[in-house]
Amino acid sequence: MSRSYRLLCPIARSLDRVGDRWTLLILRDLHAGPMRYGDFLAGLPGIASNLLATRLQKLQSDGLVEQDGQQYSLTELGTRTQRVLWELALLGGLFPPDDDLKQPGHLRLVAVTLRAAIRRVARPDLELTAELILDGESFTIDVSPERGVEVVYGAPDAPDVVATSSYEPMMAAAAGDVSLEDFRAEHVRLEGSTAMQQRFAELMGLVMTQGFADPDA
Amino acid sequence: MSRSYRLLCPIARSLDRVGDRWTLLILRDLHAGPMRYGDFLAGLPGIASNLLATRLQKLQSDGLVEQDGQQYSLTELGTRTQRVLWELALLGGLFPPDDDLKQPGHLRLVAVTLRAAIRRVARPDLELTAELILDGESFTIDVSPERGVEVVYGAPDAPDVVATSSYEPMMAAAAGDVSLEDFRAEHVRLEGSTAMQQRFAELMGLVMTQGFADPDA
DNA sequence: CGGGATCCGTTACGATACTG
DNA sequence: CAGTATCGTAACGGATCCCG
Repeated sequence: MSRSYRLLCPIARSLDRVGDRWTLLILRDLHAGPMRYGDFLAGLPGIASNLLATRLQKLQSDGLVEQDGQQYSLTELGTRTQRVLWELALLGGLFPPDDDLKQPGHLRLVAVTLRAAIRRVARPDLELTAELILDGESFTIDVSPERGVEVVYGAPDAPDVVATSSYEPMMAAAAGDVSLEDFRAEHVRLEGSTAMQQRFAELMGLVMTQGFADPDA
Repeated sequence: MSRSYRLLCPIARSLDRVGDRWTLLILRDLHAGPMRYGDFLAGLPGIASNLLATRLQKLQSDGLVEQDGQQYSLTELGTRTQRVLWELALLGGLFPPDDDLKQPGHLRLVAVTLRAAIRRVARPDLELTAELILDGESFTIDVSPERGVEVVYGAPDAPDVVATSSYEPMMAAAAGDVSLEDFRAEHVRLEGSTAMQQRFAELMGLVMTQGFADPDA
């Protein structure tokens, strides 16, 4: 496996670790939290079981991924792939989506990005549990003075607010291509008490205008 | 060619365009300026001629590359791959180089990065023509009030200064892992008049401390 | 049942020879 | 020098099977 380029070039060195087919998508999923073997198979439509095993092994031997029982997770080195994935995501937004898609879309990386962005802009006394549904996929946004900011893939038990939106318009708004007002009016639906809706809208307004340009914490 | 992932995920959409083997290295080379077919063959050791033709065709049909006679160059969309390549380069610096390399290394992307960095930090009245030799490969750094800042792959005719160094230590110094003094003392050799050496050292000092973190102009 | 390994048909890659 | 054609080899994709 893995035909190495064997070049000194640092880009080629990266590609020797993460350039194989499926590898970057495996890392994408791991950025949203630990995964099990079956989670990958379910989330990566079309990957062959033997390939997944091979990729996970190579990622481990390259020091990007570690295994604890049935849980696969990123090593510290593995988390350093985040910026590459982020830039790939921004680039991908420039291309039209395919005609017949296999899946409605897997946006797990959004969790990581959002977490970092919210940590940067959230007031320290903010308290809020929201469900964000992007293109049909739920994320939990949990902010409190005690627990800090957490964003994970999956729906919360009792959200104060439920926000339904879509990835592409959201990115367009974050990039400034669409005004925040237009985005909210046309691509966001909010449910919950007025106070909580306002709290959430204020937080996300900060995220969209200030915090969304850079994936780092 | 090109097994598409067919996922809505923007990362997968990127990989459908640039994820094939060799494609990102082809783009890397194009970021340093137009290339001809033979240039690619010479600069990408191991690529098969038919693969190169296939890749260039797909890059054109995806709107990333355009062809004018025998010259291949990036489209405006193609230039947007720069940040991905930059992050891959930073990531690649974290991995140890391979034992038996095919090539001393192709650092053409450095030209683009350096050009952007120097444009940001150079005083408007600076005038200087330098040859920078990194790991055996020459770059021309040309700065003047009339012509602006240009950095291209290849040696200049009559450099005021010749600087010899190496990519890895340079990146380490730019990242702050090594002090600028240590870097200069151990990994840089300068040739030229004292005044020009000083002018060059001052410019690169600014680049290393201020300008090297971000590839954008 | 979930985590993998094995098998095999198909596709892409790599090397080289070939044509304008 | 730019690009095409051919062909052996390696990787991928799908399914099945094994093992705890």
